[in-house]
Order: sequence, then structure tokens, then C-alpha cells
Amino acid sequence: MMELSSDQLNQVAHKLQLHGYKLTKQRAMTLEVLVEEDTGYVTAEEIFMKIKRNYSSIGLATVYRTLDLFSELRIVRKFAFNDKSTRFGFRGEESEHSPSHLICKDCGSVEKVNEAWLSELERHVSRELGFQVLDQQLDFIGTYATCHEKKCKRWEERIGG
Amino acid sequence: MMELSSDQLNQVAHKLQLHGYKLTKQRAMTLEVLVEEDTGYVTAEEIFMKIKRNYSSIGLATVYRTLDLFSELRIVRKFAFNDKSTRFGFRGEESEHSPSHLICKDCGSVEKVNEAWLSELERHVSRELGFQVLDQQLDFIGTYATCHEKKCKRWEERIGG
DNA sequence: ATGGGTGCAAACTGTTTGCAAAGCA
DNA sequence: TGCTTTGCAAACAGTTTGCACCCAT
Repeated sequence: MMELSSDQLNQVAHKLQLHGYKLTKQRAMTLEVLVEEDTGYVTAEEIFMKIKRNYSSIGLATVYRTLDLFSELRIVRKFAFNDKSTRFGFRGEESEHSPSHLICKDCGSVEKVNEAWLSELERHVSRELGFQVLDQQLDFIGTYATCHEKKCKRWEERIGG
Repeated sequence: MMELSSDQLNQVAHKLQLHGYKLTKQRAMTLEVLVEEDTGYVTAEEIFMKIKRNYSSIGLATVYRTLDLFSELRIVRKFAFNDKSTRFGFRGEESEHSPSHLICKDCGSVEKVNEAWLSELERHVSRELGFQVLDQQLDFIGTYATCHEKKCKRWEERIGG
């Protein structure tokens, strides 16, 4: 559990302004929850509920819109675990690296892995965290050069076949 | 595009029987689509549509149920890309290893990475596939020992806080 | 007063479920 | 026959959208 520093807040405010957006109360509160929760990942619903305690008039749609915006501006990471609803996590400076997660098939919890390890990672995970790895998944998110130049053939390809 | 071998079919049939399930026509057809499509990943809807061509009476719910079953028996891998609907891919013998994917932010396509590479992977991906990596994600799917023994505290933890 | 931002409720979309009928062993 | 599996339609859950209002500049 970590607190939102005024430094972090300013940075985000700045980023928003750069792109023509404002740092509203709702956005600040969303950010706060995300930073506090930075060991795990939160769903939109969870954020909504937490904010509601201090600011009961907030709307769920606003939270969704804020999270979309934050994703766009890379303030937040968006994850689709096999766990029904999408989860979001704050992107600290450091965490440009690949985060790894333990996703428990039984309880559905999502825990970040200590970082730095990698090829021996699985062994670590099993020994030190008591987590039996059944499966793993490594994804790269990015863009094909061709897509970026709007010469993207794949749109069509996807449907056909 | 690969064809379903009778060997593969038998193997699956066997696996099903072992667990008390039958290899029905619908299940066989679902398998067929999955194997044919083994370079990428397919959604339930896509499978449904393909089967419908030869077997118009199939129901979407059946496809979902079949995919659940196949996941359970590890015949299939289930992926949640940030791409709205869940995608499924056939698990060949070999592919016990971590599959890596390129997920294009622009066109949404999902492509498997050649395997075997890994730490230099990102460089390869960028140079050889023209894919600019913006982000990556490594997940382990499995279970905590404690969860497996039904002593799982995390259920409660998830709500509270 | 002008434009973005918000809350609400309704719409949407992917997935799940209940049930009666059908299919196998 | 007994037990699984299926198709259909209705139910659900997470997310998105349209719109009138609100707020800050």
C-alpha cells in the first residue's frame, strides 16, 4: 500500500495538460486508488467502490472513461487476465519493464512477481511462492510498422478464411 | 493452415473418455477448426460461424461449453488479450512452452512468435518482424499450494480493503 | 459562453444458464 | 434406460454511449 505523492500527481496533471485534458477531482481520485493499489491490479468496479466512500456522487462510467484516458496516455496499464473483468495498474517510472504475474486458477488473485528473475523464474516462483505453474503466457503489445502507416492488411485478413 | 490428423482426433477422444466425456460431432468439429487455425487464435464466435457452414444446427452455447471443457482438459489454451472477446488456441504436444504473441494495437491481430528466442526476443521481434514493442506482459497461470488445499485466504482478501 | 467533463440510464456485447428434447452407451 | 449433450431463449455482467447538465476558464 503506497501513497500518492504530490510529485506523481503533478506529473500526471502535466501529462494530461499536454494533451489538452484537465485533472479533475474524479481523475485525481482514480489515480489515488490506482497508486495505493500498486501491488495488485484493480477493476473499474473496485476503483468505483473505493472512490464512492469519500465521493458518493461519482459515476461508474466516469471511472471507465478515466481509465481509457489513462491507458491512452500510458499512465496506467490495462490487463486482460482470464478473469472476466479487465484490471488496471499504475505505471510507475520504473515499470516500463515487463511485469510478470501469478494468476491463481483457484482463487483468481493476481500478484506481481518480484521482477529481475526470468529464465529461472519459474523455479523461483514455485519454490519461493509456492505457486505451481501450469501455464504461462508472454505477450508483446505494440504495432507493426505497416499498420502504423495505415497500410495494414490484417484488418481484412481477420474476417476472411 | 493445418489439417486435423486422425491421430490428433484419437488422442482427444481418448482424453475425453478418460474423464467420462464423449467425442460428439460438435466437439470434433470444434477441434477441427481449432487445429486448422493453429497459427492464430480464434474466438468462440468465429468457431461457431465456421462450423455453421457445414452443420447449420450448431448452437453458440455448445461451442462455449465445448471450449470450457477443452480448456479444463488442457486440449486448448484460453487467452484474454485486451481485445474484448476471449481467444482459444489448440495445444499441440510441443506447445507446453510459453507461447509469445505479437498483439497489434492498431489492427488487433495476434501472431505467435517463433519460439525459442527469449531474452533477445524483443530485438528479434523488432528487427525481423517490424513490430515495435510498446509493452509486454508475462503471466504464469497456476495455483498456490494453499489454494489447492482449500486454505485459500485470498478469496476474502479480494473484497476487503 | 464555450468547451470539456460528468452522472444517469439505456443500450450493447460476450458469455452463461435453465430447460426440454435428443443422442449414446 | 440412464446419463450426457444439445439448441434455444432468456438471463447476466461488464462496458459503452447518448444526453442533459455542470463546471472551469
